[in-house]
Amino acid sequence: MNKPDKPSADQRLRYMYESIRQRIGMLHYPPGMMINEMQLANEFGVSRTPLRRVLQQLSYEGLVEIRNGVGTRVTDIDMKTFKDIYDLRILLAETMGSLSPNWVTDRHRKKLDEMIERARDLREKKNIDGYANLSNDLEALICDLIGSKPAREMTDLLYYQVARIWCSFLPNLDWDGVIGETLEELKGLSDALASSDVGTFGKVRATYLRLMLKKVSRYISSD
Amino acid sequence: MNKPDKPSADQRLRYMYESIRQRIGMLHYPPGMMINEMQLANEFGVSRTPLRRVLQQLSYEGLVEIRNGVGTRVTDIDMKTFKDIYDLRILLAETMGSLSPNWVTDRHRKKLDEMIERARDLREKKNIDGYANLSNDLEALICDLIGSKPAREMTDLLYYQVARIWCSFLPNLDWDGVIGETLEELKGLSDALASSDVGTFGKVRATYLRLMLKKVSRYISSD
DNA sequence: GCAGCGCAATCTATATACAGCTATAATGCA
DNA sequence: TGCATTATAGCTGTATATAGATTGCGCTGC
Repeated sequence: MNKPDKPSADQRLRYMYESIRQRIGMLHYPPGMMINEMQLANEFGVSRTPLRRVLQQLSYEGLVEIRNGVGTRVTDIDMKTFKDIYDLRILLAETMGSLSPNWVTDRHRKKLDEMIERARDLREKKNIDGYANLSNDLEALICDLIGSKPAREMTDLLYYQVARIWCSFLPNLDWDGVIGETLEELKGLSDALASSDVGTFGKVRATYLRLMLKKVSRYISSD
Repeated sequence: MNKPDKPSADQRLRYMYESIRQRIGMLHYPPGMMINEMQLANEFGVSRTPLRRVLQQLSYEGLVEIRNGVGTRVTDIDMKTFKDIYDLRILLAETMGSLSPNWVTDRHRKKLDEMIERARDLREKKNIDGYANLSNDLEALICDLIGSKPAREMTDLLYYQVARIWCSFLPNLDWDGVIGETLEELKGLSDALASSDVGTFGKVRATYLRLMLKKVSRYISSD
């Protein structure tokens, strides 16, 4: 039959988790915002119990902070942690080739080519959410090339911890410059995939992670 | 006054978390063992709700697996993941010096010297639990030298994911050889601390992580 | 005016009853 | 006897009421 069954508990939890994580990543829930458990639970049509389970995971991942008697708020990131996370991401990217990489498939290459198209469209028209979505999809592609499960999970975690901070700087940066470099990165990554070279892929990625960190650092050093 | 107040919710959760994690790490809860929520909750004198919160965190960390309608069981680790985790640990150890290290204090040096004494005692008398405790304490010391919060958390996480597997091999390995190499490692680490050189400290650590992986690999390759 | 205390509002933490899922054993039919 | 189906026991998932923590406001007394 395969009728549209009610989703399983795991699926429901996963849906709530990804929804909230995306809202935080896209700054729809900006740092400092208080999250009301009852209200969110009602929105998802569940009780507080499963919603709290999701919030606890997000808390463990550092995206929200739960304080007894006070509330749950979206976290901010201090600049030292921001840089520390970037350093780790760069390290993980540089070693992608040696930490049991996955096989490159045509699906990867096709997805990446689609992203290049999307980046070209973004060059014409500034669109922060569009950039954030592109960024998310690229990260998913990268994780798909990491064969080491712990390295993959770590890479994903670190990305979502800083994605929103990066997004918050985006409006202040030179849009054409950012998109231009993103396009260059995507092309470089595409070339690496063409020769199925995950090692080079990671090194290209690392280069642009450094570049983006440097770009943001200018705005931070004045803190 | 500072009377012995009832511990806070966070403290109670932390206590349960660390208790269970230690039991898993020391193989008192071996891989495959089923954990009964109600029974454990009773043991800690709480209801299922806070206990489940702890189990969910352990599940997120990969130490237990929760399956709806079935139960919660201590996970096992396949050999690929085991090696992947070791590769990451080695990578993190090697870069300890460059990822914002903490300052070395006399407290660190003193603790390490105490560990050398404990290792000497273990050489006389084989004691798996004693070795596991020493190993845990060394890992805590190492984490204390990591200034990068994300790197520290990751290092800790990876350690506890493989500690029990390592412990399960310990009875099959040559005790004198293992203790001898552990002593050498501790002395090497102590020398690095003497000159406050976290970079060398990490490189020594990486060397012995490789050695231990190699030692265990012999038993695994036959799988 | 102000300092300190206490109350109330609001949030998270916990206990508990119940619903839903899964694996297994029992049962009935071919 | 063998297989499919169904009952059932035992587990996790969810809803909800209550307890506990924290903050801020307002009252009171000096």
